[in-house]
Amino acid sequence: MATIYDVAQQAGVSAATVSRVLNGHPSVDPQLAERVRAAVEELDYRPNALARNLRRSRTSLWAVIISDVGNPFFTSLVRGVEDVAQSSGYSVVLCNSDEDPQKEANYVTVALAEQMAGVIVSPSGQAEGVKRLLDAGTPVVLIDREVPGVSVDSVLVDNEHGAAEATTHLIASGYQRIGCITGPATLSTAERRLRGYRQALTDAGRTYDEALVRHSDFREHGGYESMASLLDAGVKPDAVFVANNLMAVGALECLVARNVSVPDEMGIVGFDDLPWADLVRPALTTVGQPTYELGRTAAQLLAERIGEAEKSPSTVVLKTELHVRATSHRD
Amino acid sequence: MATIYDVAQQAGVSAATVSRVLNGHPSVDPQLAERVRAAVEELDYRPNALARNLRRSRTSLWAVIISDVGNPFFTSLVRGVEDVAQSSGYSVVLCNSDEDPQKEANYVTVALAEQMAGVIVSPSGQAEGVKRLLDAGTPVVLIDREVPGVSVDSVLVDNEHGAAEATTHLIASGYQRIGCITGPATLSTAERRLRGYRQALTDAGRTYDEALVRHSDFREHGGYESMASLLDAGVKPDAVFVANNLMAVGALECLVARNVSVPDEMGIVGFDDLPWADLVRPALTTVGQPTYELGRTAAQLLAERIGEAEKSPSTVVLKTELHVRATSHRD
DNA sequence: CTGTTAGCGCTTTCAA
DNA sequence: TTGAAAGCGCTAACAG
Repeated sequence: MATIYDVAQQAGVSAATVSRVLNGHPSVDPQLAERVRAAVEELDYRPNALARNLRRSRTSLWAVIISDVGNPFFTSLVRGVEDVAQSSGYSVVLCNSDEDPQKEANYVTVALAEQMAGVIVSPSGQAEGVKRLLDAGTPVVLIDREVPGVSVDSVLVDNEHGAAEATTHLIASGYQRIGCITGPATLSTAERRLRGYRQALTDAGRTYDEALVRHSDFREHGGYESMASLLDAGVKPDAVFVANNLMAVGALECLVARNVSVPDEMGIVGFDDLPWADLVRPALTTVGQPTYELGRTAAQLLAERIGEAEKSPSTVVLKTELHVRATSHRD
Repeated sequence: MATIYDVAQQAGVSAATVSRVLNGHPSVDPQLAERVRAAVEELDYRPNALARNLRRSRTSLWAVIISDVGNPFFTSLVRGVEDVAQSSGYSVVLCNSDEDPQKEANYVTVALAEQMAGVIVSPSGQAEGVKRLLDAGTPVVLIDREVPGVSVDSVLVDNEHGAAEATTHLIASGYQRIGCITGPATLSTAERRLRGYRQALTDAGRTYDEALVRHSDFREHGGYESMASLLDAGVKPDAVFVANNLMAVGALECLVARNVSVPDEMGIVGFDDLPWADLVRPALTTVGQPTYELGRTAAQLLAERIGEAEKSPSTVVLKTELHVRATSHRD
C-alpha cells in the first residue's frame, strides 16, 4: 500500500503538499497540484483513514444505533439518514441494539472508541449511553425516543396526539371497553402513547380502567401474550389500541388463533404501519408515522450540530396520520 | 481524555506495561497488573481505538454489506452474524447498498480505508467490490450470492433445488402453465432459481416457455409489474414461481388488485419467507431459507479466515425447505 | 518480567 | 506557497 510519502516522492514535493492537495487546501500551486494528482493516480494511492482519523481525532462515519433491525420502522428511517449523510460526505454504519441496554452500551463504546463523527440513536430506555456520548462531546441526535434529564437534539412524532386520535376513532366506531397494549414503561414512546390513549378516554367521558392496560415489550410475541392475557381477564375489552406495529401483528395473530372476529368482536388500531399492509387480512388500521422523514430530519440536525457544536438543542416533532382500514369499524 | 501515559504514571509503571495488561499479555506481574487496573478505573481510561487501529493496522469491526435493509431476509441473517461476532470479540456494523453497485463500492472503500477486520457481503451483481477487498488482503465472506471468477469463502442456499422443489410442487398441484418471476440476470440467486424452475419443468416433461418468464428487480414493485405483465400477455400462466419474498408480495398485491383468485385461478410459490406470514391472506407457500443459520455460518467462516488467512476457501451450501401453505394448491 | 525506543501514516504548526 | 518537523496514542521489538 502506497503512503503519502511515496506520492510525495513520485510528485517531487513534500508530504505536506500532497496532504494539502488531497484536502482541498486552496494555497497550492496548480502545477504542483496537478503533479500530485497524477502521482496519486499512478500509484493508486488511497489515504489511510486510520492515520487520518488519529491525527484529526475524528472519522467521517456516522453511527445509527437502532433498537430493532427487524422492525420495518427503522429500515425506512435508515434510508432517510443515509440519503442526507451521503450528500454531506459521511458514511452511515448501523448498529442493532436489539432493545438490549447492554448491547447499546457496547455500541456507544465503539462509537466513542472509533470517534465517530456523530451518532443517531433510538435509546433503549436508559440515559446512560446518551450521556456518555454527550460527555465526550460527540454530536448526538435522539430519534423516536426521548430520555429524561438530558438536553439533546431530538426528532420525535406526536405520540400523544396520534394515540389519542386512534382511541377517539375507536370510541367513535362504537366500541365500549377499549383496552391498550403499550410498551416498556422505560420507553418514552410507550408512556406517551399510553397517556394519549388515557386522555382520549377521559375527554370522551369514559372511565380509564387499569385492568384493560398491558405493558409489553414492543415485540410480536409480547403483543400476542398481552392480547391473550386481555382475552382471559375478567373484563374483556371489545377494542384495543396497540402501541406499536410488531405488537399489533402479534395481537392480530392471537385473535386469529382464538377465533375472535375482527373488527366485529374486537376492534384494533396499531401504531406505525406495516409493509405489505394491504395483504394482511383484515387490513390493519394504524397511526402512520413519517419514517423516512424522521430519518432525514435527524440527519439534518446531526449535520448542523457537527457544524455548530454550541447551538442550543432543538426538538422537532413530526405529525402522525391515522390510516383507517378494516380492523377498527364494524360497518 | 486520559491516555495510556496518564495511566502509566498513575500506576507507576511504563506505558508498555499498561498496554500488556490491557491486552491480556500473560507475562505481567499480578501486583503490577492490579495497580494498572486500579489506575484505569480511577481515571476512567478508555483506550483510543484510532491509535490502536493505526498501530495494529486493523480494527475490531466487521462490516456486513447487505443489499436491502428493507428485506427481512437480511435482518434475520444479521442477527446470526452479530451473535457470532460478539462471542469472537468483534462488533458488527451494517452497510446498506440498496442493490446499488455504486453504494456498494462506497462501502467497500470505507471498509478498506477503515481497515475493517473482515467483511461479509451479499454482492449486488458486480465482482469489482469483492475483488478490491480480496486484493487488499481483507478477509471476506460472500453470503447469499456468488460472484463469478473469484475464489472466496461463501455461504449459499441450494437455490436450484429449492426452486425445482417449488415448481414440482406446483406441477403436482395440477397447474398447467407455470410461469416464473425471477431477479436481475446479474445475480446468481436469480439465475440459479430460474434454472431450478426450468429443470423441474423439463424433468416433468413440460415445455419451458420463455414467454412465461420475467426478469425483475427483487423488489415489491417489480413483482407487481411482472405479474401484471404476465396477466396481460397472450398466454397467461395459471401459476407462478416467484424467486424472492418481496416480489411475491408484489405479485400477490397485483392479483388482489386484479381480482384474480389465489390459488384457484393462480397458484403462487415464493422464495424465502415473510415475517407475519400467518396474517397474509391467502397464506403464502414459500421456499424457506435458514436465514439466521446463514448469518451464523458466514460469521464462523469469517472468524476462521481471519485466524488463518492461507486456508483454501470453502463454500457452504445450506438446505431450503418447502413450506406449503394456501397459495399453491386448490383442494 | 519490565522499560526504552521507534514508529504506524497522516495533518499542521512554524519558518523559510 | 512550500517544506521540515513534531506528534496524535498506541504497540511491539529489543534490551536489560
